[in-house]
Amino acid sequence: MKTKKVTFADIAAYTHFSKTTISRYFNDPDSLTLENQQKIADALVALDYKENKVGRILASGRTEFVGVIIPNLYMHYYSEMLNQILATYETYGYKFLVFAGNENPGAERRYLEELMAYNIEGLIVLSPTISSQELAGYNIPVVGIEREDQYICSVNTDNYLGGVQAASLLKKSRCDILLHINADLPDLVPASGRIRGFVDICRENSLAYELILTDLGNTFKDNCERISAILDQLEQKYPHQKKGIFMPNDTHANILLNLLFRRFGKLPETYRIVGFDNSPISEEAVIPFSTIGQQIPVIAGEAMKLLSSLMEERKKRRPVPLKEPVHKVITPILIRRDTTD
Amino acid sequence: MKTKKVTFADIAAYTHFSKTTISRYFNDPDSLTLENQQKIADALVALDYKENKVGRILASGRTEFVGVIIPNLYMHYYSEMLNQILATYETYGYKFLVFAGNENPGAERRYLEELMAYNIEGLIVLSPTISSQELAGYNIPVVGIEREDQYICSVNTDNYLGGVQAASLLKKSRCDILLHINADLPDLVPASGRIRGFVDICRENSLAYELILTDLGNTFKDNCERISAILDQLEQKYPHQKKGIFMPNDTHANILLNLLFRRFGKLPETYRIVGFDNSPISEEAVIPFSTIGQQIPVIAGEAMKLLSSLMEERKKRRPVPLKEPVHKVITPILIRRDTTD
DNA sequence: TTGTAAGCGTTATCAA
DNA sequence: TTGATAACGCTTACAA
Repeated sequence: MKTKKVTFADIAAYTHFSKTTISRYFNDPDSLTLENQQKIADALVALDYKENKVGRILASGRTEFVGVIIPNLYMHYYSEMLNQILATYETYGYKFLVFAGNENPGAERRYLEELMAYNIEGLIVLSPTISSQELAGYNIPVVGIEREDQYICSVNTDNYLGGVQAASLLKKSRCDILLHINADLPDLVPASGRIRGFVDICRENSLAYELILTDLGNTFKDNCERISAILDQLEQKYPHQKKGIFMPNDTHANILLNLLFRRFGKLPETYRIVGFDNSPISEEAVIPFSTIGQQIPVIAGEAMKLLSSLMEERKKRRPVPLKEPVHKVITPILIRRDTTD
Repeated sequence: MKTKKVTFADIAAYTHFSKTTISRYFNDPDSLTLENQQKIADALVALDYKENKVGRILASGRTEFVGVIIPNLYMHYYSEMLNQILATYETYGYKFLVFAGNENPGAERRYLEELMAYNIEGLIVLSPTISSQELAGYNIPVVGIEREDQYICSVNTDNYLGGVQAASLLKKSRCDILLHINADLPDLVPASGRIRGFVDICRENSLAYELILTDLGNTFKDNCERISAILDQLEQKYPHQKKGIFMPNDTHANILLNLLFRRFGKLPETYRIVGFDNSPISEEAVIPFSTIGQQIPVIAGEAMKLLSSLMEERKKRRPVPLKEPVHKVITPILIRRDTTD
């Protein structure tokens, strides 16, 4: 139980080499003779050596830690993104210190300080809480995902194209009126591009459209009530017209679909629906619905690729900092299912 | 950019104290005079000191790291559990190194080794992949959640009671035949208790019942096909009887419910459904369905409470190891919604 | 109440 | 190809 750990010193004593040579065995084995490599390898087994990275960190300054700050794990989009980020361990070897902010800026800031105390080498931020300006001030590589990103590098879905795809699909479904429900997003938030893409297509094609930019609330219950109210309005305003509705995400698209099923027992001919994200719910809903798919594995992979290159650059003797933040854009994928023609 | 970091030595030089005194300022401030505390506090601000925990870890051996090994983040149950585990940071201060195994025992084992190299103080395991015997061999505090737990401490839902609650609810709904669909779980897996609870209630009350113990597959598509096939069987075997079906989890209950809605446009009078977990999907389904709720925040909290006590014990000069692993059991909550009477 | 000095387990820098 | 020695930033006896 209280067996003190085997260290380089023990191995050195056992093999009659110096600690330096043992260190070299791990970091630059080719600088030892094959014979000596074997001797040390045998000693490791004989002594049951377990590496201790803390000493290494202290001496080298490299933690191989990356901090992740995520708003919550309740929404499928975030948990799947985290899943894919964690999976890059196999490729890059970085370990992730994860924190879910749950909309508490104070807690996020506190956790950031703590992460810095552990000498994390980089940071991935999905949470919108802390401004990119503040994040840039920490002076470590930062990559944002689908959040305000003026002063930091980022990877985002091509939201404008997503809006274009959604409007085009509803146009093909020969809807009489196109609607887009969303929060009234500031231009700096990448997701606001969806609204612009949607509107541009409607205008270019002289399609009748309406934007319903309103807060749908933060709880499932709120969402249901607001969407139900909107549905009542639509029924009144466009009673017999075929309504093509582009929802802000799959969670809300699902709610709309359920409300329609409860009222009509099916998706009426006068409604067509497109969601956003391609979350599992889009496939698992009462009928699978059409959606604009975010390529989450690609986004996560690109984010780590970008972050990793920033971190590598920083380790060089004469690092060249970026002049401008890099913003990568990932193409969304149109997914046609049973709620469009 | 390349400003080297401020250390205790710098503060000591600045304040004309020793490094020890600076250390004490952080770890036992009351042993300094108020005046000197103030002097040091001022110096910290003046020099813009940022703490470095790596040195502390090396010197004290305490990392405040806890490893978390989770099967995936795809299933709501796991992502919500992780969410709640991460939230305990506010209470206990432990940082979490998270790894999603995604059913790869090799990767899980590799990651475990790496975690050990960082001197994690404890481990929370949700993944079933590695046996509790092997986990116990790592000689650090381990808490399992809803997995085989013969040789390790654990926190589990009272699965037996869950089975009892489900069967009782279906009985109250005056079903003619009670069915439970589940995988053919070994007795060592806590979830197998649901089957026993369900059967015991059926027998005690002389209710007609059937167990359908079969693998439902690992993908959504597989799940749908298998459940659809089972539904066909039931329609044939019990055509006009009222069927009360206890599903193994909410994901599968949702699939069943959707299949019924697609066939009948509503939940027919001949079907009653109970899920398990109280995942968001149980509320967000086409109609909210009844389920046996796992108290995820309680489970996560108890797991960290237990783990934290084990870790504290271990830091004592003469730690007393447990004779037997502790197994905590958390009561499930019956949640009645629209798929039972 | 404060200080001295010896670690903690590696890596880095020279020198041989 | 190998070794001696000094870091890295903090904690912890033990002394004063």
